[in-house]
Amino acid sequence: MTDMKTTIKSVSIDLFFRKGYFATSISEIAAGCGIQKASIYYHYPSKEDLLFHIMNATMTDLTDSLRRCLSGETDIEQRMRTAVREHVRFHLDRQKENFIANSELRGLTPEHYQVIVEKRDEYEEIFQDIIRRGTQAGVFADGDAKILSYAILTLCTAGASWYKPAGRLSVKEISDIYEQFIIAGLKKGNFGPMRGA
Amino acid sequence: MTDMKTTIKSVSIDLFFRKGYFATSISEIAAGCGIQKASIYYHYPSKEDLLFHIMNATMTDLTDSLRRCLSGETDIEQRMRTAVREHVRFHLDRQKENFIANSELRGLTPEHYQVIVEKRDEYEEIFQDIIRRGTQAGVFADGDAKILSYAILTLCTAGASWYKPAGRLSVKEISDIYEQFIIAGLKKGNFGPMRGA
DNA sequence: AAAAATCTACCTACCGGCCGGTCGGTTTTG
DNA sequence: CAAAACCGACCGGCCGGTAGGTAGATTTTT
Repeated sequence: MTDMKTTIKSVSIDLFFRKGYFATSISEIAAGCGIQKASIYYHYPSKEDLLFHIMNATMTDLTDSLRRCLSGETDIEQRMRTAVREHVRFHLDRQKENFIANSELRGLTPEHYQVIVEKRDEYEEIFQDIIRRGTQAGVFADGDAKILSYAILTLCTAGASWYKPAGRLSVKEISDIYEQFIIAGLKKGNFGPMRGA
Repeated sequence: MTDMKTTIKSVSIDLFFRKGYFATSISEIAAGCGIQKASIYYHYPSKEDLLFHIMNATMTDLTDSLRRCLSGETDIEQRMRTAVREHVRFHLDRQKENFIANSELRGLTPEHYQVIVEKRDEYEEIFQDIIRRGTQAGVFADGDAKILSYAILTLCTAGASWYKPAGRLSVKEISDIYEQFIIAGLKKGNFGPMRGA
């Protein structure tokens, strides 16, 4: 738990989150760990690799925990409610890593970039599947599943990124607001111009 | 229109958008303009100042054009519909600059940072005002105006940032989807757990 | 069990290269 | 000819990364 490789990772997460990947130097990470710059390279082959490890672990855990939460749930609307709540929970729980995963894609090599984007697509596909099934079942109004999934995810992700534990709203309250907003936006028989017209 | 100061700005917008502010060097900007690095400093005192000029102009234009669109409109629901449409339109119209303004705040000096954040707050306040008035008038359901405004803006901004002119959806279609989604999410008498409970 | 070999985890010192920015001079324009 | 616009050469500094070494624990050999 307190081994140096883990320390380097968590110090990096903190610095990448606060200053950004490009604005953070290896020396700073080393100083934060109480070791010399060169020692970083004993644990990680490069700065970019360190970034990739952070992002990859986050994406894997994200998809895994959503899958776990959804298994067994068959009702479409409940699946969406659960997915939204879990997405918010995970993003609040691991705020820094998720922020990095969403904003530092440009720091990756083309190969690593592809790996992360594929994982992201796989995750988004879970939401698109719920939307499509909901539309087919007549629970949700007609609408482009891709656009709607992006909308939902962006909404929740952003919400989690400006959340401050000391703020006036609890995790539960934030989750509820989004859940209500999203279900209302998706459901059939609502207001406004028809979707998909 | 084709003076060098303008060229530098538009080349910078393109590079900051594609590679990010920190990953873009002054030499690259100069090369893109067909001049030498030193000549950049004849037009702009520093790299950071260049970034600030881009962001500041964008924020000013953004607020101005929204104010212009809303003037004269008194109906609450129509004000929100107009605001959403105009926000999307502006962000699609000036995609790159808006992306920069939303993602490169860390590149600014504390003084410039404050200026931009104040302008952003001023813009958000316009949306919060519509939400509050709508709630008072009984048109919108109860809900935290700040959280809801962030949600609305993030949604539309993100939508505009992955829009590609060659894609399958037109600007009008995207605008309509968001308008419908947002109005449905805000309106009274909808589904799900009560907001503000 | 002593000696030899190996491995872990870190160190100091250094490298080439690019960065933002400056300086003093030169060309272009009105 | 003066002001505006631009250029080539240069600067100190920091960057990511490497080379080579070492103290101490562990493992292997005799």
